[in-house]
Amino acid sequence: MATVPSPVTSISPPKSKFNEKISRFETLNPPQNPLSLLPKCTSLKELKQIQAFTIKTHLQNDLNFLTKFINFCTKNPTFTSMEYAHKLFDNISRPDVALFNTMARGYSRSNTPIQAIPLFSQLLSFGFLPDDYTFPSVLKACSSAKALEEGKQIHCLVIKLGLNHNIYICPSLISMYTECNDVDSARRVFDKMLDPCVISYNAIITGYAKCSRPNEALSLFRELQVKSLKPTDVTMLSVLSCCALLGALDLGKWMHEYVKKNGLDKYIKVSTALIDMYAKCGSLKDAICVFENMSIRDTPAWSAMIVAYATHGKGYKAIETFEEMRKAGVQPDEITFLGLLYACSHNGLVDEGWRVFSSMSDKYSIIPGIKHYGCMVDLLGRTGNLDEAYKFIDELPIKPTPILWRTLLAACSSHGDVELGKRVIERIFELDESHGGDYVILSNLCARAGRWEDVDFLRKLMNDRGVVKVPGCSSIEVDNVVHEFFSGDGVNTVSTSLHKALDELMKELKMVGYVPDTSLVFHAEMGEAEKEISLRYHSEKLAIAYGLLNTPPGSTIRVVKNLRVCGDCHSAAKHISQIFDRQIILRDVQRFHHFRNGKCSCGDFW
DNA sequence: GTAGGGTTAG
Repeated sequence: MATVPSPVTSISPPKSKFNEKISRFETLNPPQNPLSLLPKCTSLKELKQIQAFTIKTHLQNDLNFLTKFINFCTKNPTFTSMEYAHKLFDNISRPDVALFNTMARGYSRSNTPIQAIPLFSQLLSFGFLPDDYTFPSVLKACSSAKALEEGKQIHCLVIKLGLNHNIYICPSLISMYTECNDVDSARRVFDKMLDPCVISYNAIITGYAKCSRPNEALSLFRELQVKSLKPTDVTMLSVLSCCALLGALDLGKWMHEYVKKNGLDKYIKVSTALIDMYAKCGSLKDAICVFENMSIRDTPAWSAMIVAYATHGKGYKAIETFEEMRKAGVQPDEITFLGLLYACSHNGLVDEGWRVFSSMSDKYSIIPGIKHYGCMVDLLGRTGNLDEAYKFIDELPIKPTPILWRTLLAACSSHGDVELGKRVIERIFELDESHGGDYVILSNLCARAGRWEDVDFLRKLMNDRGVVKVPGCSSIEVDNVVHEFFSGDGVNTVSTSLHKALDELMKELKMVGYVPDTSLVFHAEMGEAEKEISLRYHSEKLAIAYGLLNTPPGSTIRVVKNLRVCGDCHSAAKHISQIFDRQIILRDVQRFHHFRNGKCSCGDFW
């Protein structure tokens, strides 16, 4: 005999747990606020159920409720969207400023920040006055969208409304200008502040750090301390990145002590910035020490360590660290893979590089970006697979940047392939003719091959097109002061004691077998002596000589250069490390060279 | 219900 199903199971449709929660809520607390359900909500379906429920509670026209509801939507991009929030917003007949502010903040944090601008216009057209909640959001939106013009107009309105001293709006203004690459306007806003708080200091210091003006950032950091304002974790992130930019290890160590003393090392980001600082200042040992002392390591922390190993030429350690990261259950991201590919390219690990490259999309669902392609080009180029690299760029699924071709051009130069170099520079010129370095690299390549007619042609082309070379600049930190030297300083001017010392130094180097590589000098018509002088006052040599003269015997000389190290300076540095028994650590724009006992860690492969 | 944010090819 068939059993009769119980009425409960046969009549009610199957209910999800969430549905049950709502029903229970409904029966127990009929007229109460459904907002308390929001924290438990984890899908769009559930969100819609709560929305339906609001109608029963007669909250559908309650602005306060709707604002909180929309705010929740804008904060949970995993299962809801700004589009959804905007639909809800459009159905509200009489919004108020707070609701507009909530929408603007949502957009400013979304991947379509520019949408905050029409919303802002709408707010004005409704006759509302924006307040100190509105401006930070719309300014943040301008920052993310790099919308300088809109940002300036908003700044005007801030002034008109007399809000230009507001403590919430000022940092946003500063940050808007710096994010739009106008740090000088940001500084003007900062200077007009009557009593800038630490957040405003952070905004301007970060701005200077981002546009590579570390000295200005550091001098503001000192000012902040003089005023007895307390630096925060964010302050330290920026000043540590300034130490990294300058390669100023002693200053960086001081900052590390400061961080520890003020308990700021509890922030993972600060520790990650310390790893990066130590690595970029040439002390891999200290970077490892910070990493090993971290109790929690997130993806950026692991990535920073992998990048640190990679830039110091420890490719296998970088790969090993990645394995450890996987074992620790931390997910890699696109930066982790950049570090790994960088490690492979700088160690000539072609097979491993391809393996890493395919695994990123196959195993980890990370789509390679232009920088990953760049690493692959570098890997193929460095290892002499020049034609394969050319084909690789030509067949990319995305439009190559001039930088990609430039990478290959550098490889053509180190492998002495003039013909391919010429084809590559044509591809660069299709995209960009203004980059002085391209002319210089090809010209040097031609000069080494004795192709003087090509050298002349390139120089004329540069002149005709008004292209200028970026001057080489090297710096060295002595007693907490960073000294900068430019290539050619002293060639035509009155020479200083430093230049005289350098003249003597070169004589000594020649005695132990150093031969100036005058084939690297650009101008065919120069005499040998002239070429030698032009080489002698390269910025690297000036900085190293300064270090020799002004630091204790036996101590390490650390120099930072803005371009790639020149071949002649590389050779001179090897000899200097031997004669004077000094370790020289030279950071160029790409990597570290550790010179010791007449040898370099890069194995002359860079 | 407010602002500032580290790691990224060449």
